[in-house]
Amino acid sequence: MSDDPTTEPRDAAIEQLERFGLSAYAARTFVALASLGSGTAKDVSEVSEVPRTRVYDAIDELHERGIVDVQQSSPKRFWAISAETASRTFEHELRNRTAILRTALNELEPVERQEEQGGVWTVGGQAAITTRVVEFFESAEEEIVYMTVEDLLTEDLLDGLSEAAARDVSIRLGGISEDVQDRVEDAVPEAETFDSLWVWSDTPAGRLMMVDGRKTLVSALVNGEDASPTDPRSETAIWGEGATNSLVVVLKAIFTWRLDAAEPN
Amino acid sequence: MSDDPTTEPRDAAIEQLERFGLSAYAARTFVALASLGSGTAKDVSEVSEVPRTRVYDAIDELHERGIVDVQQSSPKRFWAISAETASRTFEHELRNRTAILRTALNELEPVERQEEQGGVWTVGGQAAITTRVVEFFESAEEEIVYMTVEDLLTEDLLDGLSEAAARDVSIRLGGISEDVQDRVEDAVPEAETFDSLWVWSDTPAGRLMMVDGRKTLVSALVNGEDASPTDPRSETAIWGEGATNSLVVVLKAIFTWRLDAAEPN
DNA sequence: AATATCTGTTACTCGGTTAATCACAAAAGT
DNA sequence: ACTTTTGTGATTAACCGAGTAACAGATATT
Repeated sequence: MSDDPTTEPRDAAIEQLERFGLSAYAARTFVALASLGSGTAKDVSEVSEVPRTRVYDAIDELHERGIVDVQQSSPKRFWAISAETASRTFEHELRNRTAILRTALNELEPVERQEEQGGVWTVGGQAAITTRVVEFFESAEEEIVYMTVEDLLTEDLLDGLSEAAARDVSIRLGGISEDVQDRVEDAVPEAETFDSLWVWSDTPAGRLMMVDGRKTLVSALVNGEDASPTDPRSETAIWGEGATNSLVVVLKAIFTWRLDAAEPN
Repeated sequence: MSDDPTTEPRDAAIEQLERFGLSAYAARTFVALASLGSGTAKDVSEVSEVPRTRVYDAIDELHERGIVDVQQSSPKRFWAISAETASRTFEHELRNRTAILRTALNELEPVERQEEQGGVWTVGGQAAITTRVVEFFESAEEEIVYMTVEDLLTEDLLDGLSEAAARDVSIRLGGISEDVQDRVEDAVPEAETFDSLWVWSDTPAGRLMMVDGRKTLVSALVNGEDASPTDPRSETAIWGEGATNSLVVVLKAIFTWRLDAAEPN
């Protein structure tokens, strides 16, 4: 917070570049060059605090990646491509590599993945949990029941719900505050919301999902002494699938009881 | 070629996962799990050849990344998310990270990058060179002159040309064989092609570019004894910008002489 | 119940990579 | 002619990750 504000984007850029596979020296060299536009090894060394004699290696690395050009003079001058071009370059490369990964994994995956009837699996982190929920939504054929707190009702989820609704899946939402009601109404008008006959109003909250009476998921925001409540990582969930799955059986019982009581058809 | 064909996607997947920041064990563990669907540490160890006692650490890594779920039983069972979901997860993450990099670099970049008048810069690799050329095309205001061999006339370049044409930049293309003439005609009908009054027909060939008489680039496909002619990396280019730039001056002279001779206005 | 196997955790060694320092010769400037 | 700058190569030190081994608790076997 009280740090020098100019170092903030600097360090962010360096971190990302390193995670994209550049060495520490190469990352810092490129960041230095990017802010200089162009410069000599000495220039770079001064602003990046990379030992001057190592700048040349770093430049080699960057040159081979195609994001730095070299002027053959004495002293050599180095030129960094623009921020926009650099970003595009990395984006291209990563798009290629994710494509390779995708096809490789698909060829690898067994054609039919039989589901674990007995298992109850744990997932950690809000992002990962949301991914599971969305995946379950995509597999829904008849009915989705979903209870959540507003914090956890992200755009991804609404998209998944509206897609399911388009496939004639009946959707029942609970635990929604009045504030969010409108957003839901917009995105998924077909959704039928049931009152937040909810008991955990004072608990850390979480979510609760059932799809086609075959797949269920429960999550809670665990507030350990170290984890802040807003930390997206502090959500933990368990899920299971299969008609005989214990978690499924329990939740199915609760849901049918509650829902049928709330509105008997 | 004569290798076991089943290992091919396996190794490809492992390589990509490692480059995305996973440890070797984690990568091999995930690939094993992906083909198994789910399994115990023993199962994983057998097909992945990761020491069993290290599988647990690898799983921790994967669990934190949200691509493997864990069943708390004895023995523990591990479950890999589907190939498609895994790919999407990585894609999301990488998209986020490139976005962070982009904003960081943009904040970092000096508002005005003055161009090097004297410099002649070198670039290596077909991809990087194409990037430069496209960038120059984007900066064109009046005229683009581009000579190339068909191998190097990629989609990116045609896109860049047609965009430039839409901005009322006059385009002159040379060195195009009749086969490719049609493609060009389709993509950039405004382009005016001049005959391949070209001398390097027996040389390894390359490209030659001038934009607004201010920026020039020359490339050649260097065929060292080790580099294969089809290797995209074996292209090397030099470029320069500014009215007084030596490379610019030379090429400008050649071009105006040749072009005016070919079709005097 | 006694024994044997299996499972999960921890500690530790070894090897390769990379950051960091140093020595030196060629080149440029004074 | 001398000093400073510049580029290359060799060398050391620190770190991280792969691989191995030891062990205690849990499960299964008879």
